Amino acid sequence: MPRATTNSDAFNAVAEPRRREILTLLTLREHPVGDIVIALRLAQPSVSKHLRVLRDVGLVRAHRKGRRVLYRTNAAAIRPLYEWTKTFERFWEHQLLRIKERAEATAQKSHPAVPNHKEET
Amino acid sequence: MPRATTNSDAFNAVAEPRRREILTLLTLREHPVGDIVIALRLAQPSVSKHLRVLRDVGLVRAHRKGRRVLYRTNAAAIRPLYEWTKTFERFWEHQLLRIKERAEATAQKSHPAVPNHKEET
DNA sequence: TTGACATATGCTTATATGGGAATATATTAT
DNA sequence: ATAATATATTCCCATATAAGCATATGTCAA
Repeated sequence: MPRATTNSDAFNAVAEPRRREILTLLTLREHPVGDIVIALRLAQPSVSKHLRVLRDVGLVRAHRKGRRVLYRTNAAAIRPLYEWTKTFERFWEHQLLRIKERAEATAQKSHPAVPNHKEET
Repeated sequence: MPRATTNSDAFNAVAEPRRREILTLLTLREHPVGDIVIALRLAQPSVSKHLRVLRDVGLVRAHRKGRRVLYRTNAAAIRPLYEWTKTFERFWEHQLLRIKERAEATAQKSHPAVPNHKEET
């Protein structure tokens, strides 16, 4: 079995760094394809293909305006990724807390506020 | 150019649903490979391969304990994904706000507290 | 209509994939 | 040493990719 297709869900779509850059660019305001070509220095067909993937999974919305097609990020589609990663938040915080505790314990040994006679350096 | 390898970064590694399930399973406490095989009903070589990818990008840590190899999730490695998605938080919140406003405006038209004479239904 | 501009699609190619089956490696027990 | 257990690796295959290039589609202007 090959990898899931890039347009199967948001997780697969954002795995590609260029697509993440495109999403960032299209967040503040909508842009035509040509803007992305210039900003990311990619070939126009490449940009259109990336946009196609992002569109398929709902990460961007598009509408024509004359000859141009304006794209904008649909932030709501990123939310599931956020929610999933947030599941782990308390665990990395717990890790950081332990690291901090160990650092303080080490500092305690080197410069004890109260002399430490039980440990030998 | 093919897709970036699954073990090139955390974004690519978590694009695979089974690997996300594994991460969830290994978060609360460490588990040997066999536990994952049973819990996810995957073949043992598949699990080992997924673990290899997760290990390559630092999403899990492993250590031997007798014949077993115990794996646990390294939550800190998920944080970059969280931070990136969080970048868009205010935008989906803004979207939700607008949706709410429109809903209230619609309710206002159907059941106006103050009679509305400017709009024709 | 013809031409210019903007975007999308189709084709090709090298490469990576995930699962299955077989096998290799590591550790413990006898 | 040999067997049993636990995990890792290798080989196979069908399939999807991203980029490059050519070409199709869509829109406006003269």
